Amino acid sequence: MSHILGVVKQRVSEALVAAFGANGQGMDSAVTPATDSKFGHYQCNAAMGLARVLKSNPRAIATRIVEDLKVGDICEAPEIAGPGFINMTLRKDFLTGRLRDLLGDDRLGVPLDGAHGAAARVVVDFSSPNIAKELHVGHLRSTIIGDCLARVMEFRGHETLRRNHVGDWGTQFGMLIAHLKDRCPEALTETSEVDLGDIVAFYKEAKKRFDEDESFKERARLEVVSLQSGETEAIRGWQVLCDQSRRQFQEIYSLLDIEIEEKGESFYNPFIPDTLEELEKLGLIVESDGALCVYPEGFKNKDGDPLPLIVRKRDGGFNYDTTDMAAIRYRIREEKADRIVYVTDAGQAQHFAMIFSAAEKAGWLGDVEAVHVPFGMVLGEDRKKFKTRSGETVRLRDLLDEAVRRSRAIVDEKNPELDEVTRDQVARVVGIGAVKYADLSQNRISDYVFSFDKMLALQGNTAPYMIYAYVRIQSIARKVGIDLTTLTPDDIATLETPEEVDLAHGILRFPEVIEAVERELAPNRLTDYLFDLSQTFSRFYTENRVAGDPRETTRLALCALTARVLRKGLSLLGIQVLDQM
RNA sequence: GCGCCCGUGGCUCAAUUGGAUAGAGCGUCUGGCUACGGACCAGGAGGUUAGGGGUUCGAAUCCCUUCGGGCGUGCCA
Repeated sequence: MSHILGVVKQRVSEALVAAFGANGQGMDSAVTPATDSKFGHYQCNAAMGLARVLKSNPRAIATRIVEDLKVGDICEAPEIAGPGFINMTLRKDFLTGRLRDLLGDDRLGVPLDGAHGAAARVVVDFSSPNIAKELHVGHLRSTIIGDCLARVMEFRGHETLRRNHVGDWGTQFGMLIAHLKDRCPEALTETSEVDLGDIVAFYKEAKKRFDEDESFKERARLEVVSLQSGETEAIRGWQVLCDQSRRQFQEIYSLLDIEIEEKGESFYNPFIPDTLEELEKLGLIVESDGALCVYPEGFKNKDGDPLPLIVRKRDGGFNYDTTDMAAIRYRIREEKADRIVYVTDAGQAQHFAMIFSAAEKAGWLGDVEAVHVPFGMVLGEDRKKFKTRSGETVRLRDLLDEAVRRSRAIVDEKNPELDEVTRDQVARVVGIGAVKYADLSQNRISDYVFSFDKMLALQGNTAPYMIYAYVRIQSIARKVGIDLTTLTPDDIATLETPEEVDLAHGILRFPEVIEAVERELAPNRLTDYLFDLSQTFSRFYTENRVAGDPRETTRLALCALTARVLRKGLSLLGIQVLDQM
């Protein structure tokens, strides 16, 4: 069953054909949610656009559309307003019927997607930290946004490949392996696991020696050669370093409740020769200053000359242009992706535009949709790149711990009667949820100013506000002594109060919002909706007594559905809910 | 220099992609507790959407231009 917006659009489209024949065929129905609730629930803006084409008066056209508009079963009589807006208000009995359907629908009205075919396969490339370094604030947005988009895709029924394109290959491994051989030679023997401790400190030690000691530098260079030629000891050292890093990454991903599968840069190494050979055969490779280049059209460097993707460096080595070309080819050819989504910072927009253009030129892309999902930087409150007071990059671990610590302090103050274990649980869910929500609720593309105080604020458009709405619903259920999951369609009688009607429509908008999030790859569409729904619920809660009221059962059903939408919506953001806080 | 992105109340942000009188939150001011959890609700004040020009029934949104900021601009990712 399609969502309400879809039904209204369909009806308007039919009316356009009925009113204007062939002229109305394929015309945009121009139906949107009402810009203001005083205009009803949905509005059609088609008449104004048509007026130009048909050289007629927009209000007259609106009248003709309304004459052919068959919506009596879902709306009150449409009204024409202003220059030619057609406003529609949903009937209460229609809303009631839809709510009854939802009570028996565990997908809350959200259909499995048919747009990309029954079983579309989507690659979501996100997070992507570097081995032997650390997840820091620069990885926050990619990780959180990528996870959210992946969750939405999964919910819509796509087979989703969550890919961590970690930086696990490159010249920096020379110095790391050389340092490993000195500091921890036992790591290179086949036996037990070793613990290098803080891998980042290890990296810094190696870097220091590399910068200060010429002979070490030379050894590092030789280790790179060994590694690339597959020499056993070097490979072993590399694996040890990767394992250590992986373990530290996993701690953060667990804390964030994020699943992701690592397929790092090294994974694509075996596919590089074929990739280059194919590009060569296609005549796309040009040698320049000893490097092998592909020149997609339309990109210029600062001298106005064509800008290349360098797929093999002068020294024979490979870089991220190479890997990304091999990776996109692999994802299309081997993994049969229908859609590939790259969640990286906006600064890489040109790079991906070039990769996509080159892949198109090579004939790899075909019907596959490759899309870069850019996002802005995380800024400090001084509007400069977010750093610690001492100028260091902020570690994700520290940031998350701080969020949990602060929310713990708030729980201790607000709800000291909760036991220790519960308060820890609340602190974790609210703290992590607040960090995620603050990020996802921003328009992706703009830079965003990081502030603990604002994200953990207990009011406003924040995670705690929504979780609180959910908690209050659970509290009502406890008060009444009912399991909200046991309500059935028969438990909804009629909708009476304005707050009930608003809440009903809010609940029923969920599917159209999910569709928009998926289409626009814009998580903030979902956060805006959930905030709106929470506010609508709070108004309902204030004005409409549930427990003990004659309308208790219907209202409980509204509460149950609100809770389910909140829980599902928040879970798509990667945020958990609580029964008490 | 060139390319891309951005500029919206004091602050942080929306605006369903060209729709109606530009909406929220924070802060501020006023009101509401016989509490289904006040981490709440109702209301007020606060805007020339950086400036200017254009396109059209209609522009924060599209085009041109000026100013301001960020990022990118061949062997880092």
